[in-house]
Amino acid sequence: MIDMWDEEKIRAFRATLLDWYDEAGRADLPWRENQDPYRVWVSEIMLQQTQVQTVIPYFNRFMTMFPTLNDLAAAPEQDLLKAWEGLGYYSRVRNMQKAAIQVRDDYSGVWPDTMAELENLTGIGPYTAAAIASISFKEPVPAIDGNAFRVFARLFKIDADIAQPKTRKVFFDLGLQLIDPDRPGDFNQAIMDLGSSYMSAKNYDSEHSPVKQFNAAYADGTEDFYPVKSKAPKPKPITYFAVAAHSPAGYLWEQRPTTGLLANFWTMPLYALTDFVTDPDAEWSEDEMIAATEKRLLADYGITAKLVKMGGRPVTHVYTHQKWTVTVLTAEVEATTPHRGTWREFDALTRDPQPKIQEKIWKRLN
DNA sequence: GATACGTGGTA
DNA sequence: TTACCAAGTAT
Repeated sequence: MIDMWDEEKIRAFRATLLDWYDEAGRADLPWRENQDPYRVWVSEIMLQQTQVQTVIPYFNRFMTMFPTLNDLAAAPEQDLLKAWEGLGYYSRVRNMQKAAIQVRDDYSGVWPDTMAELENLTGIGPYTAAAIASISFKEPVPAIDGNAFRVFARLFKIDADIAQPKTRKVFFDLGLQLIDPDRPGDFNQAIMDLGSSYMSAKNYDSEHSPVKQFNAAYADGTEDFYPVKSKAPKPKPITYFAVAAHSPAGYLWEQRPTTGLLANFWTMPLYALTDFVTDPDAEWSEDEMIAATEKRLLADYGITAKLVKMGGRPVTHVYTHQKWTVTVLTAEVEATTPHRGTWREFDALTRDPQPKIQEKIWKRLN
């Protein structure tokens, strides 16, 4: 159970927090220039699972490329993916376009102004809905993100596992009581600024925190235990072969499927070991693997190639749930029209949205 | 409710 | 190198 504060303590906490925010909050962040819901929305989506420092240049570029909701709604998907390239979690930007179209068509271009309505837009969950509603429309609803989980967990010594979805309600209900009804947006942003500075996950400095006198975990030296969060499973190892097939017309180049990991991004042909091996206990030599890849390249693309393994270690890349180890195979081939994909010169293909793993493969080739 | 979904930074 | 963190959402 939470040892809830009385009204006097809650008022003192709000005043202390907001005084600090007014004095030391990061007012210089580009999305804090004003409270326009479009700007707030773009920034909040970009900031999901992504650090502020990473987001800043992407945000500025995005607002230049797509200055209004209508620009975003009408943009070609490839332009959106290119603008998002390197940020990760690419469904975020596809969902943004869906939401932009919803606002344009279902709401006549006028943003809904409540958390409940905002949650109905694609890609906007409880956190983002509360952030926009509080910042742009002054609705007193708490934005429960990783910072709020951590800050509240320490202040009140909350033992609930924040990895469990049902735990959100505990923190949301607490936040509803704490949030300043006069300055809900500033309150939420102050909690986030606090959570990324004095009350960060690592190297926190509770001793100098503006709210240290409210911090129950600091009081008894148990901050290390909060928040309680169960461990995520380890990424599953997957072995790939990448085929760098070069012809007089350029590289063999292909767009990934429209769903799943890196949907609609462009890469050279990639084969997972499991594409070849049905028997998990089978032991294949490298030469056999290369021969199998050549066979599949002919069947899938109609390309005849004598593949050569690149020297050096394989290229690796870690996703949230997968760890890829990619062996790069190269070949100089004829420019016969492929069954799938296309030939593309290097300068042209750099204009296509590419995932980080493909960039690593290019570096290995150069 | 567990899992999928990217990338960069830090210890 | 491994592990974990960083302003979550959809299915």
